[in-house]
Amino acid sequence: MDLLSKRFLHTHMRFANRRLILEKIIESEEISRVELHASTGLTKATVSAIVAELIEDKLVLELGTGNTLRGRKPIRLKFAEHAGIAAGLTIETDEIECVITDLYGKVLISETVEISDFSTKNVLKVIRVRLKELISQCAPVHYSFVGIGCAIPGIVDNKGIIIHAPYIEWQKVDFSNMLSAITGVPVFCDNVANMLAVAEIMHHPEEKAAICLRIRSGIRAGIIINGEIFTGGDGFAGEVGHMPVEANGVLCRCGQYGCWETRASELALMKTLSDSGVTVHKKNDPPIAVTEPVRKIFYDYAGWLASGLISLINMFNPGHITINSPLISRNDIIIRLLNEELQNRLHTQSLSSCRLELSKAPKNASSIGAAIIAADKFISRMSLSRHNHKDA
Amino acid sequence: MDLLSKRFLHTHMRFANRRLILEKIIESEEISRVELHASTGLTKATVSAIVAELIEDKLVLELGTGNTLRGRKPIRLKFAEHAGIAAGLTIETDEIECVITDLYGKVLISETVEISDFSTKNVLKVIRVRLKELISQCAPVHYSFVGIGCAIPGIVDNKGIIIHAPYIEWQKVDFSNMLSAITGVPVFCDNVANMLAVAEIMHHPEEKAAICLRIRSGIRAGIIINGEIFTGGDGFAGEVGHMPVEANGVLCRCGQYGCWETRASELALMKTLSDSGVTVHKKNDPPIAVTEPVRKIFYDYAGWLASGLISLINMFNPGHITINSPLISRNDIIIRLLNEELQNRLHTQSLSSCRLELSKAPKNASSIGAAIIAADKFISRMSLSRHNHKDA
DNA sequence: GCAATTAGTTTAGATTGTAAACTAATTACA
DNA sequence: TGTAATTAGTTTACAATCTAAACTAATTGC
Repeated sequence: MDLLSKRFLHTHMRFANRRLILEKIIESEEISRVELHASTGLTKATVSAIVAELIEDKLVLELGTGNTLRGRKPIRLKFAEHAGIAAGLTIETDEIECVITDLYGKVLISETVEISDFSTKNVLKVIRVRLKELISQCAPVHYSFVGIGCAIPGIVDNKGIIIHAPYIEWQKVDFSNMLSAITGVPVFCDNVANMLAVAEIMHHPEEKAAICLRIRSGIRAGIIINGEIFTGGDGFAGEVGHMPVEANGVLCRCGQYGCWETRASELALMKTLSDSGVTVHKKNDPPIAVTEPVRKIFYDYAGWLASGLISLINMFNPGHITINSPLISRNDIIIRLLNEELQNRLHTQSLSSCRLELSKAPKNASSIGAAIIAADKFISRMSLSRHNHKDA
Repeated sequence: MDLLSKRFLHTHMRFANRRLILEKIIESEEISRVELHASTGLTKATVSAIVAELIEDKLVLELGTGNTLRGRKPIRLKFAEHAGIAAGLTIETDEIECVITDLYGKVLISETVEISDFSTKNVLKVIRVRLKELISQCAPVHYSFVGIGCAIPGIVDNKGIIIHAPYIEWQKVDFSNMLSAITGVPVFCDNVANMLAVAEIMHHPEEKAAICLRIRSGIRAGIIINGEIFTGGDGFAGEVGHMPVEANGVLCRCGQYGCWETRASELALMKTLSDSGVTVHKKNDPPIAVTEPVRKIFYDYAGWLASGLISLINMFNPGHITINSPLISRNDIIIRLLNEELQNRLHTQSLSSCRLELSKAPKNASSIGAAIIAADKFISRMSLSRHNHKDA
């Protein structure tokens, strides 16, 4: 919401109204100038002037006329989502996922590259080469390549510096600037859970508080407050896996005892299952057959899941919580048990106003979220200053 | 940050710059027009014009000249904190605390009224009569009485409606509008912990995330994000007392087992102490003599306190946590044990960047916070539209 | 008492928004 | 077929607010 500086000048007024109109156009499939006039409160004259700028800047297209019962037909306007392409990356423990999207975050091409050498030098090289190749396969567009978003399996601070990514053994790496230097486009790094949250939040953008829980071998939350990723003072917010939920509990890899993720992570569930002789493969398993002992394990697991969720609900009073966990999604009895457990234990308004859902996001959602961040930053830049309008 | 509507007009531009200059004047003891010009980036002409408006509106005073080595002396400007008075109330279980403050939140008069009949009718009557009396004792000021803030011992929703205040047995009471109707001034109700947080946050206003923990018979958190109270989707955020920290724990009044406040509230500590034969009176006790058994009790208590704090730190990555608990403040060994415990258990950057402090707030801090809210809303109104400038 | 310096005001001009009048395009119907 | 009614979008005259630069005001040093 706050613009370049705190003070307001004419230019800021224009930028704010440009941004307002562009956002309206983006969030509605098609819209006419009169509708923009009605929904923004700006006069028809101002709307016409700003739309003319946006069309000149190739950010908006005229589609031809729409329908009314009587009178002159409106000209349908739409966002020129093909005016640029963005890249989204997810760095995993054994591979790098790349997607190229349009400015709406729609995937144009994707590719997953397996790598084993996670030195920054090699990662940078692989990304540069792969992106160049992928982009060359896309049709040329007016603004070409507008930026890269990068989902990192670790802790990223508010300046985009990767503080600690244990699996790939990075410490205090200013990856954003490195990658930006060799690609020539802006790069935005953030934690995987935060990028996932961005992709999820597209489904409920109006929420004051929404949480996306990413459950794998650990648990992390992407927290969205007033439509923006909440990162805390330094960028380390959302480390919910290490909430203590059990006194004298199991030793966690973080050194504490009784962390939530020692009980509620996929790793924890898989260990409990395999300890009781149920075999679970990591990926692409069918749902686990619900025998009585398995049901008991799921029931206990749902209880632990509930404990952390109750903390989250009490603390944030979120309108939505999305759970992103392939294992839970595959065994949907867990979410039913979880809902029962929450209903039994939590008797507050906060629970009734919180919709708990399994993620509907596609496989490469974190990369899509990353690309959306890159596209959004581009759109902000375009709103805040005009590109190259040679004439006039 | 966002003003009346989303679109920007000339008036909005003016209001934004008015507000900017007024805030600068408020946060600096004294400031001249040139200094405002330098710190806001607005031209001297604009600063002069806006300052002239503010002076005409009695919100700013000229104090006479300041010092420079050479040249014309600047005219010192200051916020006219005496231009209006605000009231802050805290409704307790057996009394109502009233303070009257200037627009800086400085207490002019305060009074505590004991009452037993907590019917809304009686409470409204008592408040009306007492405020009238207190205000009559203050010198008349230009804007006279600008508003009331009200700290409530219970859950208040985002619209200011008191959903549930168990001690005084209120349910879904639109107290703000009722009190506003009989006093003729705007009323803002919020939870006690949130009002406390406002009073505390004055000490660190630049923090992206700060938490004020109010520990009494229960535990609640006032959460400040980007300088504003964070209330969640409906207004119920901050119910940290009911985070589960113990599996199969003690039954809580909320119906759950193992809530944080069953272990870390003052009530819990006092019960443990009295169960071991240590007598503790509720108020104005001297520090408890630290015998070996007492030390053990404090140590265990600090451990439980730490469990919830670790959740808060992991989740919010706050720059500050303030603990407001008379019992802990009186027995400062607890905070030392707590710090040790946190150092031993939590090995993250989030801990090192979080300053944990005991509240330094005065006894009636929640009422002061409430009055600050009322004064702040008045200042916003004054920034956003000009009062009665008959001439011109 | 005059040059140098700093504070604050005045004035002319630019940008952007508004309101209201205008043009453009289309349907209904005589 | 042509004209009134209707709706979409543009043009024009004007107002608000900011800026830059010239100006006035007040003070110190010599």
